[in-house]
Amino acid sequence: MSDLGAALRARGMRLTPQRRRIVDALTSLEHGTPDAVAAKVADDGGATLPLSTIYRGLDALEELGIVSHTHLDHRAPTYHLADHATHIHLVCLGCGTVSEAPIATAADFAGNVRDATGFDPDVTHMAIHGWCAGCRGDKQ
Amino acid sequence: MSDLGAALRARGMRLTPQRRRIVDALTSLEHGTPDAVAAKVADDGGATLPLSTIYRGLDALEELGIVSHTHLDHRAPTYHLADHATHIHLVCLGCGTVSEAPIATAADFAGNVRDATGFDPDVTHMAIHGWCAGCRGDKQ
DNA sequence: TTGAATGCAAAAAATTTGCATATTG
DNA sequence: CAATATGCAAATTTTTTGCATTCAA
Repeated sequence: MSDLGAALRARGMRLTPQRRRIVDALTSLEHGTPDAVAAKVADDGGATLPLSTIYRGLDALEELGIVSHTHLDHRAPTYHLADHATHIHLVCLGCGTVSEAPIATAADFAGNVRDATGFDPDVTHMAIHGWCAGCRGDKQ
Repeated sequence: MSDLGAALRARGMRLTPQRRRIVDALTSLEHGTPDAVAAKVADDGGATLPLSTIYRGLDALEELGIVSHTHLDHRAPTYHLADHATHIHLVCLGCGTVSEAPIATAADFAGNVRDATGFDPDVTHMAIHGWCAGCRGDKQ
């Protein structure tokens, strides 16, 4: 996929084997923290990449819009390919459980935001915090 | 507000002066990282609270649903009172700028999620990542 | 050739934990 | 009184940085 190379070059950046490996790892992982990406990259063979390269690579790819991230919990930025269509993550503030909802539920929301502000939201993989059915009851 | 005390007690927790100060700080700050809360608490007079107490206090209050948090960027959990009505945060992945949108834009979205999953999303203060008008152009 | 990216090691942040002591209920 | 919270210090965990070297374009 020289699409990747072209996108990078268009911004004065370069396509390195490390970045290619990061994208590959993300492709098979679908979701992952920088740490998980490093593990996957190592798994796929070849030399281990230092975390710093992972971080810098993910940043660069995110700047390009090829990669994006959400926070499922306090301590874990979760990265994914931007064009990988999936679900919305529902994170319960009570029990911490992460469930999912179809992106369709956010379709008109994205439109509303775009219309109202000109901001183009990435609702794919969006993380929403709230209360699951069980914990909602406990609150009372 | 002994509501706070009652809520805590109902869960076997206690209302301490430290927790009260944290809530007060959050009330006047509206938004803040644990660090900012600590600073505000100190500002309001009295002894400085160790960060660990802030963290534990915010956690306890969040468990109760009195406080909630979002991630505006990689490194900063931003806490706020759950019942403080405000806006949605739009965080640009390109330039990092944080803009806002009225909560109204998410009203039906919240309903959709609730209907589809039984999960009660806290859309107040929700952080959405995406691309601002300026950066969206750059991407091309 | 030349600036961008990597590797490594060291530094900074940010968050959590252990435990004795103080406090709330 | 008993159990929960605090304070402090130390330990973790996560992320960032400096710099010499390598490599893509």
